[in-house]
Amino acid sequence: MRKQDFPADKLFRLELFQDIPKDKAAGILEAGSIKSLQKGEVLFHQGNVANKCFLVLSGRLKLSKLHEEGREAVLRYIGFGELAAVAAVIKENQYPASAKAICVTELVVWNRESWLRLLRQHPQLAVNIVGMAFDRMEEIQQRFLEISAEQTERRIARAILRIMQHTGTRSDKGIVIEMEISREDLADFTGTTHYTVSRILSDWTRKGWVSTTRRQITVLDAHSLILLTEDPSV
Amino acid sequence: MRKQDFPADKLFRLELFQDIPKDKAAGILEAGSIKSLQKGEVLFHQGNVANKCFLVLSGRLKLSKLHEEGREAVLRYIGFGELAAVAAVIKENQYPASAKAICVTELVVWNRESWLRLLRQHPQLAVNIVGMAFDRMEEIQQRFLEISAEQTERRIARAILRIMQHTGTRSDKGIVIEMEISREDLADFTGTTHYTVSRILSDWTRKGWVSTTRRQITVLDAHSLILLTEDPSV
DNA sequence: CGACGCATTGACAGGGCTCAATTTAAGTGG
DNA sequence: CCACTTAAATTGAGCCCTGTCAATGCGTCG
Repeated sequence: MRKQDFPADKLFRLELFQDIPKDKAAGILEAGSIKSLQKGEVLFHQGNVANKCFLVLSGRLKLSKLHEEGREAVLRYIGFGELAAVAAVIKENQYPASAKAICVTELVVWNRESWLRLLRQHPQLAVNIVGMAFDRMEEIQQRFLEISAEQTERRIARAILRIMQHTGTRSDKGIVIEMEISREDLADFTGTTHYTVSRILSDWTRKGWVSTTRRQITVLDAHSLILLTEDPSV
Repeated sequence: MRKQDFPADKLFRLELFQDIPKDKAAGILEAGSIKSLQKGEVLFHQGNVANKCFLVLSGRLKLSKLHEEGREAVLRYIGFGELAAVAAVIKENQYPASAKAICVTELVVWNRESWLRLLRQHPQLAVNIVGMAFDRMEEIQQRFLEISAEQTERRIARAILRIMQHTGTRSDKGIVIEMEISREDLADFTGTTHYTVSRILSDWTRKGWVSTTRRQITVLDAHSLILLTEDPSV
C-alpha cells in the first residue's frame, strides 16, 4: 500500500483527528510510514521498549498480556482507526503487552521523536488521545468488573456479543463473525479455558443459538445471548 | 483547609506538574477550589455526568464499579497527588465508576470549563495526564491478567503487598497497613468473597505471616507473601 | 496421505462460593 | 461504665462450577 491509497475520507473522520483540520491531519499521517503484517506475525513483544506507535489501517491486532505459566489474557482487539502503544511512547516505558496480527494487517508507524513532535505541534491531538485512552480504560474496567463478578457462561456471551458488534456481518443464516477467533482466543479473552468455551458453545449449538465451524462463529439467536447477559437468575 | 495551606513543595513535584514551571502550576491549582469529605462520604456516583475533576490532597478515595446484583469491584484506591475523573470530563461522558472517601479526605476540585481551559493553556498538562492515564491503564491491565490467570490466595497476597507498598509503615511488630480496609474491601479488590478472604487471612495468621485486628492488617513476614506470588508450585 | 493443530467430550477432583450459625469488636445511649 | 445494638469477621458443611487430564475426532495443509 502506498500513502496515496489511504482511505482519506474515512481516516479523517476518526476520533483521532477530531477537531483537527484535514490538512493538518494529512500532515500527521504523512509523518508516519506504512507497515504490513502477515497473519500471525508479531508486531511487538511485551517488555520491549516502546519507541514506535501504530495506527491500524486494515486487518486486526490482538493485544494481550502473557502470564509466566503460559497463560495469556487478551486485553483487546485493535481494528481500523485504533491506536496501539501510544501512551508508552510518551512515557518512554517498556510496553507491558504484546501485539500480534490475527490476519493480514496494515499500519501507520510513527517513531517516538516524530510522535512527540506531532503532539507538541497539535495540542488537540493530545486531547483526542486522552479521550481514546479513556474509552480503552472504561472498557477494560468494565471487563474487570465482569470477570470479578460474573460466571463464565455470561462472560462468554458478552464477549461474543461485543465481538459481533465490532465485526459481525448479516447473512441469511444469521450474524457471521468474520474475524477468525479460536476457542483458545475466546478463553483468553474471558479468563477461562478453551475446554469450558468449547463446552458452552456446544451447548448453545444444541440450543440453536449459534452455529460454529472451525474458527468461525455465526450467531443465530442474538436475543437469547443478550438475555443471558441480563437475566440475573441465569 | 485554605489554599495557602497546600503543601506546595510536595505538590509541585507531582507527575501532574512535571515540566511545568512552578508559577504556572500554582496557577493551575488556584483555578480549583477545596473540598473536604468525611469518612464514608460519596464523592460521585457511577452514571452521573462528570462535570468536575479532582486531585487528592490528603486522605484516600475508593474508586469502584457496582454490579447489578450488589457486587462491587474496586478499581483502585486514590491517594495523595492522584487524580480522579479526569478523562471523563474531557469526553463529557457519564463517569462509569463511583468514588467514596475511606477516611477524611481533602481535594482540589475543578469544574469542566476551567479544566478544559487549563488543558488548552498548558499543553504539557495534557501530556502529563496521558502519562498518568497510562500508569492507571497498565495497573488495571495487570490486575486483569492476574484475575484471569491466578488463584485467589495469590491474588490476595498481591493485593496486600501492593497496598502495603503504598500505605505501609514500619513498626516494631511488622509493617502496619495504616489504611483501614475490611475483608469485604479486599474481596472486592481481588474478585472474591469476604468469606474466602477471611479464611485465607486466618490461615496466614496461623502461619505467623500476618496479624489482623478488626480493619487493620500488619504484615509480619512479607517474604512469605512474596514467595506466594512468585512460586509457580503454590 | 500423514501430520499437526484445533476442537470435542468424558471423568474426576478440588477450589471457592453459598448458606447458616456464631463470635468478636465497635459504637451508642442511658 | 455497662447493657444493648449493630456491623464485621470467623468457621463449618455442602455442593457446584470449572479447571485438569486424557482420549478421540475432525480440518487443513504440506
